[in-house]
Amino acid sequence: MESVLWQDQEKEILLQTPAEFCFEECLAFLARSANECTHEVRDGAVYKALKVDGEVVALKVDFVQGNAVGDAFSEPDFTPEPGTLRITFLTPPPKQSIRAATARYVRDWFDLDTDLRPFYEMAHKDSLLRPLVEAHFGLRLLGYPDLFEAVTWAFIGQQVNLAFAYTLKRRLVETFGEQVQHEGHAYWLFPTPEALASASVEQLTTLKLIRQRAEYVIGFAKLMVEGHVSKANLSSSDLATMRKALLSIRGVGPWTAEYVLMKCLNQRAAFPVQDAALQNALKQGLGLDEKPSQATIRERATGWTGWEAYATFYLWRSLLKIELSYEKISKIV
DNA sequence: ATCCAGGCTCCTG
DNA sequence: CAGGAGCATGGA
Repeated sequence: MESVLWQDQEKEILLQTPAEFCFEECLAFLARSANECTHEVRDGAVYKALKVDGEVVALKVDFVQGNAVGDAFSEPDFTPEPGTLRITFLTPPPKQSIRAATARYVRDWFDLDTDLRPFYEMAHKDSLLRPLVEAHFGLRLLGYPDLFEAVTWAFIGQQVNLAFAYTLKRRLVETFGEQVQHEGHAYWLFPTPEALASASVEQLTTLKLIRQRAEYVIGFAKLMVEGHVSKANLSSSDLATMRKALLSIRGVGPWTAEYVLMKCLNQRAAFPVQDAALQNALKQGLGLDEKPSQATIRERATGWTGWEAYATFYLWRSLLKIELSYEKISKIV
């Protein structure tokens, strides 16, 4: 039986969420940096501007308890605890194709299409992951559906602390991005490849990107503008193929490739074992004196097969000092 | 002040 | 092919 998974009402789009979904957990992750400039968490919602198929839209995304999708007079035909993610257009409602693309973006952003039950079953038997999935049940792998943003953000984050990376991103966005105004709030769009393809290395080093990484950003922007690289032609059924294609891009090494695979290309088996934060989370979680080697990490992760990206994401979450202000319902399959 | 941060390329031996 | 220098800034 086909259930109604989304509903388009011009100004609003309603997306059915799976049972393994907690909007507050997702919001807490999205609110992890006060210096974030490409979305804003406020009053129990997240606000964001984005460009889909060349059209700029500004959105509010919040959560509605219960099943708001489908015919109000019929019984909900799916999960025991249905919920609905509500997209509200702040800008004038765009045409249907843009609305559909927006819905697609939000589904990817919140990773609504992954069934987390196998992950939770696995994690529940793992001494390291169990407390994390219990504490953050319903947290989804928040991604960057836009390839240019995902790759550029990874470049910016290479070998600098996250706080500084956010500062660099803000400078880049405020220099090369577009801004949308709505009711006294300003929403920034991440720069397009076109905007950065024509930038100079000097413009970016002025923002304190080091020369080498400025070249990576501009080079990748040009690859996209010239049509040599796109999310579509990078996507393939084979993880190894995608990995190889990413690694052929200048500036993309093992860490960046895995990062983009997990945050943009929906690869649940991507595993950035080179990642300093993952290593620190494991050091802390396992009570080690030193950061574990990559070999040690892979050994510890043998049970995570197919879910390495989610395990990594929950381990990253364990490092964030974010408290949720509500009573959490922790329920594991 | 010192260490290190959600690394990568390029050059040695 | 493994190992290491260089990049270069800022948070803690």
